Amino acid sequence: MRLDILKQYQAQTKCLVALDSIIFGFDGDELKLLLVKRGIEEEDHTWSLMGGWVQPDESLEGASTRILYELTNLTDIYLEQLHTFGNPRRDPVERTVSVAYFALINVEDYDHRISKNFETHWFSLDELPKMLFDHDAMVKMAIDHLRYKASQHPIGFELLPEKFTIPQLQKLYEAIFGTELDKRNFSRKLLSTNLLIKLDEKQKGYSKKGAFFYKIDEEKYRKQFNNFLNFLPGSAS
Amino acid sequence: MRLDILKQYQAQTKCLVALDSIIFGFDGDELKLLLVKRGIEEEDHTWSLMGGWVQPDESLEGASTRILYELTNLTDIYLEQLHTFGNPRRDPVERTVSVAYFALINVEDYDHRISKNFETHWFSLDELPKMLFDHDAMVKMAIDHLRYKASQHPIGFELLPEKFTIPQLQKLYEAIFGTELDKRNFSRKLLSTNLLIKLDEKQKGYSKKGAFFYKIDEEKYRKQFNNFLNFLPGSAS
DNA sequence: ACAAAAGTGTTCCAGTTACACCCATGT
DNA sequence: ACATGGGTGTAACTGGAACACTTTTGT
Repeated sequence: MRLDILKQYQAQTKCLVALDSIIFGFDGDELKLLLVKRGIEEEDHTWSLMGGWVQPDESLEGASTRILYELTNLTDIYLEQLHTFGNPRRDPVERTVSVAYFALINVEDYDHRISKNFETHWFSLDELPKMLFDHDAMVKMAIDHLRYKASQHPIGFELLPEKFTIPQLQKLYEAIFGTELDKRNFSRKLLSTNLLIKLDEKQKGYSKKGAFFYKIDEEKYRKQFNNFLNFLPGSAS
Repeated sequence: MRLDILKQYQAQTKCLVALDSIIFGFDGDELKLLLVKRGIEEEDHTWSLMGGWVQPDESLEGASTRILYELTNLTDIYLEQLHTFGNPRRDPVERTVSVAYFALINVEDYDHRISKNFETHWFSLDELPKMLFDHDAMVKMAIDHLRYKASQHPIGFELLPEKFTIPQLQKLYEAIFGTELDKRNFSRKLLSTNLLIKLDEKQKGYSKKGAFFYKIDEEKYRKQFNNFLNFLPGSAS
């Protein structure tokens, strides 16, 4: 290698590189955000996004799945890189560049297997606590991104259990967009994608009649994932 | 500050943080990408994206505008953070996390003020040379993003001179999407945005009749920037 | 006069919206 | 029997797609 190249590299100041995950869940009624209180931050009572350091021999994707696994014991989570935050003073301790990842998980899968290394809580989006550093900006960007993406792709499935009903799905979309949707138009639109497979089973307990469960046609969903546009149907009267 | 926090920070391995810009331009006919040969890389004849190191007290946005200014002497360039690339072996010299920025510039503005510190060349998208590191992946992602974004927002204006004609604009969109568009539908769609202001002046030389120049209504454009969906009209017969 | 590009209008179709009633079941 | 949420059909409208001729002017 040429010496001048090496010198040029060595002259640069290095930076801490961290990763934070904005984790969304849906409890059947409201959109929620999963925040943690890590041991080291307990004293100032600040909630924060789940995060960690990117390890020396680890890719960013690798770090994001590792960190989510450490928290939830879940693999196969929907994860997408959102944005990198690098303001020189965002972390008062020392300059840290943080790559934010956007995660959608199913609250039901999560609940039973919760890790005990962290104190965690699902917060409603309109009751978010004060958060560490610039985590509020990360969350804001993630919410915008979720809305944008959900209007284009049927990404909502990632937030639901394997079996779900059309009314559940509608509630989810209503929670994401903060609007009411017309159930006739909504179900027509959803069913017209041919991505839903109707099951024989009905949901019990929630309503008297009971709603049929559906599951997603995984194969079609993966195939068509990048072809959706303008997914969201119109609003209710 | 608590000692354990400080220790935890000090235990982490730091990383070089760089920034690369994917710079698009439009010459009236084809979409182009601006690549550079920097002094230090000359010997292996490899073209690369314009890039640089993020400085110790500089934000990512700051670094991106600085680096673009160093190359072009232009300010007020359309810049958007695209993605962060952090594969541990992407840079064989030493691990470097690179934040990629997406830039749209007007080739006319650029040409006269070109900096002489770099050997640069505008490449057509279908004649791209071998590039440094993972710059080809960055470019691929940027092209996808440009298409996606241009289908949703009238972002194309950023690539054109202040005064432009509707046929020029159409050629630009055709270049971005690699399709032909119907000029009747195209101009109707564009004019229906009410974002174009017709000027008295006509373009000379290119056609016998001459096409009217338009300029963009900056104020409306900024205001509506985040409200566009499904911008691209259908293709020609 | 003719060539070359600019400019413009209409019809058709598909997808979205708005809207109201019957169904199944648990109590 | 009645209350609660589940499930469906239709008419009107809007926006996109397809399509061809006239206009201007430099040569």
